Order: sequence, then C-alpha cells, then structure tokens
Amino acid sequence: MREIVSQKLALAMADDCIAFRVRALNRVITNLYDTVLQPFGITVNQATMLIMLSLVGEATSARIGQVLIMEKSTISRNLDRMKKQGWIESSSRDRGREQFVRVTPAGRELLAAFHPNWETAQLQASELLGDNGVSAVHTLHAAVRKKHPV
Amino acid sequence: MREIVSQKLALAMADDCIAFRVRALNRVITNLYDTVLQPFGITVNQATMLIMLSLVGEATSARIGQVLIMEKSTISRNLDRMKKQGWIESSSRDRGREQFVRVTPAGRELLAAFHPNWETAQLQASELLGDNGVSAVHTLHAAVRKKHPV
DNA sequence: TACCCTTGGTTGTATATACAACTTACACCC
DNA sequence: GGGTGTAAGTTGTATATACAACCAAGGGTA
Repeated sequence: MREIVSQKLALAMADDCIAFRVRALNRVITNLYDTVLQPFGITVNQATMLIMLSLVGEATSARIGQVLIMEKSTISRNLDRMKKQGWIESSSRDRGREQFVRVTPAGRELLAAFHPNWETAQLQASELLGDNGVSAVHTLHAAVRKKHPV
Repeated sequence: MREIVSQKLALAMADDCIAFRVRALNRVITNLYDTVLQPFGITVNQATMLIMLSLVGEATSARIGQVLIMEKSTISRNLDRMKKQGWIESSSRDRGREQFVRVTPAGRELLAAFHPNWETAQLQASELLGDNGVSAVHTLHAAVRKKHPV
C-alpha cells in the first residue's frame, strides 16, 4: 500500500520536476563548452568570470557575485585559481576589505584566443536547443535575474 | 588596441553566452530545491535518483546514467551515500558486474515525507519562471534528451 | 583454451558549488 | 573614544561533477 502511494508521488514528481530538467540541461551544456575550452586550460565557469571582468574593467568579489549570481566562497576560490594562472591580478585600487581584481594582458590574450572555440560551442548548443530554445534560455535567465538584480 | 579587440569579443560573448545563462539558472533552481529538502537530509540530486529508482523498481548504475544523463562516477559515489543513509540497497538480482539497486522501505517513506516540500519548491520555481518558463524548461530538456536517448 | 575487446563499476584528481564559521575593516551611534 | 553591527573575504566541510586510469566480468574468435 505504501508502495503504491509512493509510486504515484514518484510519478508526479518525475513528470513535473523542474530541478531535474534544469540540472540535466546544465550538465549537457556545460560539457559542450568545457570540452571546446579544454585545450586552453580554462573552464567555462572561469571563462565567464574572465569575460565579465574584461567588460567591467575591474570589480570586487562581491560585485562579481551580484552580476554572475555566484556565491562568495565559490568566487573566492575561483579567483585564486585564475590568479595562479596569471589571467587576473589584484588591482591597486583596493581599499580596506574590498579587493578589486582586473584582467591581465595574458588574460585578454587568452580571451581572444579561445573566442573561436567558444563560437563552436555556441553553435553546437544552438543546434541542440534550436532557435526557440536559445531564446528560451535568455528569457529564463532574465526571470532569475529579476530575483538577483545587478 | 588588443584591449579594444578583447572588449568587443567579451561583449559579444556576454551578450550571447548560453552556458552562463543555463549555469546561473541551474544554481538558482537547485538552491530552491536543496533548501526545502534540507530538513530531510537529502539533496535534490539524490531525490531525483530516489524518484527514478522508485519508478522503475530496480536499475543498474549504467541505466540510471542513461535515464538521468549522469556520468557513471557521479552515480557511483551518489549511490554510496544513499546506501549509507539506508534509502537504497543492492538488489539480489545482481549478475556478474551488473549491480541492481532498489529503494528500501525507508527510502519510500522518505520520498512520501518530502513530497510536500518538493511541491513547495515546484511552486516557487514556477512563480519565478512563469508558466511559459516552466514549459520552456520541459522543451529544453526534451531537446537534450534527443542526444541522450533513454 | 587463450587472447582480446567491450562493458560495468570504482577510485584518483580537480573544479564547482553552498553553507557555516570565522576574521577583519568600516561605519555608526552613544 | 569605544562598543556594536554589518559587510567583504577566507577557510572548513560536504556534495556534485567530469575525465582518466584502472579492475573485473563476459563474450567472441582464432
């Protein structure tokens, strides 16, 4: 009896679960990008941070978190790895507890270097998701953005 | 000069990047579910595996990977954790290298117990994404499913 | 039978992620 | 000035994830 009940619940959850679907989507898409970026020794996550920093010039950890919707401890450790690679550096504009980081020339070179591969991944992702799928992704991101304003 | 070039590239990537958006979406949605499931000591990932196993009765690691689009090493370690919790057990139907797992009664009880909280997360996610967003998630998942047939 | 190949699973290593606890620097207020 | 609180970052711990390397079992074939 309990088994029948849990079966029905399981079926309902499997049919509707948003998290499962978003997570599977994330794994597949992340893999596409990580695969094409792998020759450059950078992950798609770090590439995203590099792109964002390149755009804004320099930013604090907290600012990166707002823009990219990332947790501060994740950012702290990722910045460490990127500094070790020489792609970013601490800015001289630090004041007190705030530490500004900016992209180094090597970081900018890397960004230009991996751009074609990023295009490849974009193309693969677009083909996989279709035009409607791609705009859906933008719309979905805009929706979560509302709850995490920049 | 190089800076100007990399700026333009960065802008293009930031504007269009599918991976960044999917990954941010994943973080936000995963968080909703993990938060409401936290009192039960289960993560949304493990809950997904529990639901799937409950539906199919029993399955091998490889089968779980096909259905949930998960890498075998991830599954191996997650099954370990779930066994330690007593939610699943090895089935007697093992043959050779294939190891079937199935949900225990305790696992079924847990599933029934957390169902209301899962509903809460579903509601929150639906409100966040809107009706169109929710169906977009289903469509996107169906698209990746095509490349990872069950 | 012996060899080889494929498939299922585990383990090592590294990144990504989140929460909690902690440290430190600033700001504010009395 | 001194206490108090808040905000920025770091570090500990645990899960999730992927790839590579490995081991084991089975199957096929010469």
